[in-house]
Amino acid sequence: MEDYNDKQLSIITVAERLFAEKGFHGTSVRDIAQEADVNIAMISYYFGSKDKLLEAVFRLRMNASRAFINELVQNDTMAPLEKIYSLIDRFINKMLNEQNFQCIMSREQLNKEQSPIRDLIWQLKGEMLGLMRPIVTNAQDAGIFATDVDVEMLMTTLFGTIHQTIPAQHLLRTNTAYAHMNDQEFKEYLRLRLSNHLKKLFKAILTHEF
Amino acid sequence: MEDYNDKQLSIITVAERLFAEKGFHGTSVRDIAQEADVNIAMISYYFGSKDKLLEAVFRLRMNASRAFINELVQNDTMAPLEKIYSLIDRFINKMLNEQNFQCIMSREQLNKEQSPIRDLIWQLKGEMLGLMRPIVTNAQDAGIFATDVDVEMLMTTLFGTIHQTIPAQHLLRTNTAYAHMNDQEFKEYLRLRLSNHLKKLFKAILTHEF
DNA sequence: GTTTAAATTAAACGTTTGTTTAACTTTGCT
DNA sequence: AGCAAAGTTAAACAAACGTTTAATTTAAAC
Repeated sequence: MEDYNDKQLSIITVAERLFAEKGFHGTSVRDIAQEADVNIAMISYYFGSKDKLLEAVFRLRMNASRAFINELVQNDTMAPLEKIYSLIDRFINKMLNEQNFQCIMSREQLNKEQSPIRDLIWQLKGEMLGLMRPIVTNAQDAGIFATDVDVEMLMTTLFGTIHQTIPAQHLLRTNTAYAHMNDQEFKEYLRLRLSNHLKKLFKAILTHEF
Repeated sequence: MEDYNDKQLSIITVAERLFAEKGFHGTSVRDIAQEADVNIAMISYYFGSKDKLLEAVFRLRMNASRAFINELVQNDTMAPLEKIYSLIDRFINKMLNEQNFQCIMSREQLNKEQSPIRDLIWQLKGEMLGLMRPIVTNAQDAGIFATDVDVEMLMTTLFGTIHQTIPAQHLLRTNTAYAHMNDQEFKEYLRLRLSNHLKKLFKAILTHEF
């Protein structure tokens, strides 16, 4: 069901990048076809329509996200705070590794009229919450975490901070002292800074320690 | 320069809402004309083009944001933490009162190719940072705030958490126990919850107290 | 080697897009 | 009242859109 050939994957990858950069309606199938170096008709031939191409992008990345979540369920030996730290780091890595898709999600979740894609996004966030909440509540019951924590809001802060960091990158790269770094260095710098900030934040609010 | 008649304001308001709901490219000038109950040609007549209509929306709200920022500079008698609290509350109120515009900003800041609008957005964020940073550093010098705080990241968390809350509303309203509230009640509930969460977060990270 | 299906193409399809035109109406001023 | 400017309209414009067609090439199976 999810095995695409090279040409199909090329179309999906290019579409993902352009949708992220210019938005779904801001990207034409001709743009995609040209950058992917395929005939326009191939997009309809393989995916049926532009809408279904977006759906294909989502199906591909969503499956990866599902696998990502299921992988996080493990690691029961860790202390609660270590679990949270692990969750933060893995989440940051995931975000930085699929920025284009995260961009599309940021855009699509703003659409007011409900769509299958919008539903999928919030379903995924719900699963992330379902992963984080028991860690927190269990630690609360054990007297390790503070009890006055709004887990949904904490999740919103995690998502929001990371999503907000994505567009901020372009500004940092051009306007500041980080211009001398290459892409890999900058990405690593950003990863570390985000990680430190979020861990500090979560530790403070969850454990009341520093 | 910024005095629009009723019809122009109607067009701007409708355009702002539709751009927020469906995106700039997802909204046609015919949609706008129809919902604003004006002839299509009036949009070009008044604003020149669809692009310049978006610019008009931005100019209008940006000016309000500038005024908002300048207003925040006052209140020098407050304690540092109270200043931060005030900033958080005013910021939340602003966000909730102009959700459509904030939606457009969320979308536009994702566009990779630079534009006058994208520049304006980050300029505005820079001004917000310039407002928050001295409060924090002064309090740090006075020994009131902790010194290991990443102010840019804290700003990102503030923006990100609130921006992330906007799309989350539609989900909450339809899927949860808050369906019985009317719009005003729900808005107030959300305002309070956001406020509590962010104040707790900022107090913990800035003062190491609870 | 022939046959059948899949892949690929250039061209054309009918809409919808943003914008402009030209005619007409209203408004405000002397 | 008469006139000029501003406002308003339906219609038309070319360009771009997503999609389809029909013809051709490539690949696979027998």
